Amino acid sequence: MDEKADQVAASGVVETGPPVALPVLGQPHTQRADAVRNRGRVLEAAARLFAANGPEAVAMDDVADAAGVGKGTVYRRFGDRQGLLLALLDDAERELQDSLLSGEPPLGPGAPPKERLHAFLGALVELLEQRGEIIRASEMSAPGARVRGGAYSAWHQHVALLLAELRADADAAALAHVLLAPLAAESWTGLRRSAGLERERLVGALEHVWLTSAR
Amino acid sequence: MDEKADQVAASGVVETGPPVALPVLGQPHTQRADAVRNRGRVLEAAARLFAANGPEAVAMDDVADAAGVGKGTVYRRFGDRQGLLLALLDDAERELQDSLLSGEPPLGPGAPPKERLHAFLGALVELLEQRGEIIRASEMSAPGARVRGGAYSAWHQHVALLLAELRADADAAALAHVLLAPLAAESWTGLRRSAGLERERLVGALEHVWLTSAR
DNA sequence: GCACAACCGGACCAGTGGTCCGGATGGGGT
DNA sequence: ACCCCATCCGGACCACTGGTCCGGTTGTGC
Repeated sequence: MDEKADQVAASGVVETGPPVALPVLGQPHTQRADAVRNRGRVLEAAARLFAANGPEAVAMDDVADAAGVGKGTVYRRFGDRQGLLLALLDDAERELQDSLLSGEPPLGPGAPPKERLHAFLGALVELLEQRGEIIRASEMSAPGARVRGGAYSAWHQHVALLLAELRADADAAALAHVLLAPLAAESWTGLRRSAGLERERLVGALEHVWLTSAR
Repeated sequence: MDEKADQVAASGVVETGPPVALPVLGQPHTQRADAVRNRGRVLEAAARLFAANGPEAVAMDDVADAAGVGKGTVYRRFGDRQGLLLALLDDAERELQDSLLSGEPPLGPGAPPKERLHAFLGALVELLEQRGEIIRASEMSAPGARVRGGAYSAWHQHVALLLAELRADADAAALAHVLLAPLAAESWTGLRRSAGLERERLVGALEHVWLTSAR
């Protein structure tokens, strides 16, 4: 493992590349044209396959084949399976996070805490409906990793902060964890699919729990 | 798969055995002495290894070796990995279920719904603290299977019934799912270990959510 | 155009859950 | 007391997975 995969790097700064030689002018460099093209192909193929068959049914070999690329290429670009999943998630999650920090008032700052909680719940549900399976796969392939760093901890912090505004006396951190649990990918997809609950009913119950617990 | 493993059979009736030949008298028969002895050894070895190293770090080969038995034996007895995990869980889960249906009042029938909910929450937490890792492994090795049948659905039904008594207007089924989500093995162990939350804080938050949502 | 680093691909590896079948053995019937 | 066969045993074996490696190819700054 001597060449770090770019993993969550993506936009802006380029992480991968030779240790020193960066040519100061021009802009991207550091990555050959075929490399970025192949990266794109892999991402595209992975998204397609995962959506079609469910992430657990897709092996890394399949992704490589579908992308018309060798397995080595996939691994060099994304490090490991987890890296590929994360790369697929990165955009959507960062987008939500940005909206939280500097978006329009219902979701972003400016609205009363209760409404922000409500808006956040809606946004999270939407994200789960769209990428739930992938988030789930990412959690499965690296148990416990998600809670520690990354998107989850940002969400938790956000909820905890809003809760603390509403109920200064409560243990906001623990409460936030409990309120977020049904929105863990595994719980959500399990309830939607295996238990066969429609989205509206689940959202209804969640809203009830969130709002009564918050006040 | 022409010979069903005994899996969750256990006490009383014997599931495994020859299709027809049952000798009417005597009692257990149908299973040779060395078979039951080996079954015991496997169960014991599995419990030991899982507790020591965590279930995910233990391969079926390891279990077989530690039990002083061939791998084939393990698979004939328990069908597959999931079957072994389930067998390990069976006792504890059935015990809780019995207490729910016909136990002493705080947990069993006779107490007011709110108190029964509280007692059930406590019992479930205790079970998770003790077997959380194994339950978790069982859910990981067969995603979604647990929600459909077995212990979870019994718990869900119990909670939903109690909730319906308290709030006839609410969607008790959906609400019960949401309230149980933090007690899914993956969430619970994730919060306890990865997030580093102490049991009391978690229980405190859970009690708050459960009780405010119920009334 | 040149030279060399960056990149590619697929053979390869170790480890897993699960299957199979030739041989050993327990134990009920006689 | 013995015998016979259903039952059981065990470990070689299989398919498949995530992940590594290195000889050969190719883009690209000079």
